[in-house]
Amino acid sequence: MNTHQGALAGARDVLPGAAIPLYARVKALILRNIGDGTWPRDRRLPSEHDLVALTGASRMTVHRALRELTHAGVLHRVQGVGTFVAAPMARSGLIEIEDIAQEIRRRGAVHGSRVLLLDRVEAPGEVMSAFGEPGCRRPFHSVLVHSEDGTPVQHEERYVDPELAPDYGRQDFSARTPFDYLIEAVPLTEFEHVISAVAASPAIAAALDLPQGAPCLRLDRRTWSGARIATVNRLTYAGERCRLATRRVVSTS
Amino acid sequence: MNTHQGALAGARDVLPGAAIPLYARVKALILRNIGDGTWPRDRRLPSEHDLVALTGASRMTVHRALRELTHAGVLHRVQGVGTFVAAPMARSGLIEIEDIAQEIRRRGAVHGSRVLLLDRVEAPGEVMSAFGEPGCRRPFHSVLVHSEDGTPVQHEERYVDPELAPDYGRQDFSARTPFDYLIEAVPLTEFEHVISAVAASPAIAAALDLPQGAPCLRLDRRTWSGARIATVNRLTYAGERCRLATRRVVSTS
DNA sequence: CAGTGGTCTAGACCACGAT
DNA sequence: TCGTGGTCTAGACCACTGG
Repeated sequence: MNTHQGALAGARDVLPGAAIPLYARVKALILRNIGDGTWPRDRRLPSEHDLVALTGASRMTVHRALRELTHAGVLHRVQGVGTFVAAPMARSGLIEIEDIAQEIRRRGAVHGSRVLLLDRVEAPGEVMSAFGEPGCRRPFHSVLVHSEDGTPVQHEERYVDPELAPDYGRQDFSARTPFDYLIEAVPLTEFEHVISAVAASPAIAAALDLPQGAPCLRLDRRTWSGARIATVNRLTYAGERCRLATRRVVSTS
Repeated sequence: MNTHQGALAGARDVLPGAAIPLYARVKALILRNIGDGTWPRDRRLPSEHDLVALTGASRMTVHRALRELTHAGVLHRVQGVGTFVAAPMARSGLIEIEDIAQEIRRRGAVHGSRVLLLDRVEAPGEVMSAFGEPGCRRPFHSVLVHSEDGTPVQHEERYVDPELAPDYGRQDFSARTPFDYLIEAVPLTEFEHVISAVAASPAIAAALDLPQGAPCLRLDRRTWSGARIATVNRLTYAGERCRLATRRVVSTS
């Protein structure tokens, strides 16, 4: 009884499902039951065995549907106990941050960057403590301003661990973003973001051609390579000229 | 030859792998080859068939490993062609946004909210166009201020489609966040976020007890329920008092 | 055409939790 | 002990891509 389509037919389900894979139709069935309130939060779902009987799909297929919905945060499974409807949207609201150069080019504008500084320094204590333990000695330090069609939009200050990216100091960052360089040169495994709003300091105001005190978006980022912190940086966006945006699908499929 | 562990043994691989599932070890093998540069960006991977021979795992297991890595953005697959190493960190940098009340409570502080307004209105054109087509007539309109330990931190203005959440106007939002209410009352499927920095308007400044012109974090959000926009809202955070943060693991596992 | 990935099954063994 | 989920296999059919 291989390759039979038309499963799920026994249930009250069946998407008009033309070429839609079976596991996707099983997911849809479950999502519908959750969406219309048939299975409220914390409700225990039928077991895999029951769903096999209910849908006509094999256990592997049912299991795949359940696994993917679990991964998406829709369900919650406990071995030996059962499958439950998870608290809705528990971990929702994700915002994507991409390389500023890519973002500007994607908008069809011209990206430019001006390197204000590139050296190795004894970093201030605040930065060193951000690096944590074991820390790093005399990190690279770069400061640049990114512009869109000639208008400055982002100020980028960055400290980089020289042991992880020993060639950082020899790059031409007017041609290639530090971000772009680093994601290729160092295997980044983890990162942290903090977004806040600040008033433009005199230095930032000058670099971005803003009045002092103008509202700016600040993004503090740290990236890890394994257990070690690769880079600590602070991006400052000219407030009204720049924004971070995303649109995301939550559940279906 | 069921239930044999010790697969992958033929390859140069084999994690010390005690109770680690096979598919996870196959993922680890692939990630390691990518991580150490053996398989650079755009490099074509061995086919599923080859990986079966290479690892000793069954095709289903190899396929699962490849599928999950593809889903995670590490690989890129084309039917009939092959599997390739994706551009690293292509869609990285996600920031999580959670309910403000939960966030405040998680910090161990006391959340309070003051409802400034709750009614139905003819919304301004700007809002109506945000609702798009077919749009909604006379949406609910709520304005509240959230406080942490008595200090106001967030101003929330929200428009809600009355057809999707007909009881919105009868809720007590001093007890329960609109966000919290909506994620239960309406099955939200998609959302959009835009973050920017703005200077506090007179109204915002008064509500948040800030000087006029103080930098604020603005988060414009729209949520969908299926094809229909459920809510349009604007959150304004008191600049220096509030931030959005996350830490995320990128690849492994 | 041969090779690739995409899906699906029937049955198996295991670890776990509740009874 | 029994039912739950977690993993794994061997083999199958399909759709797609390339030569």
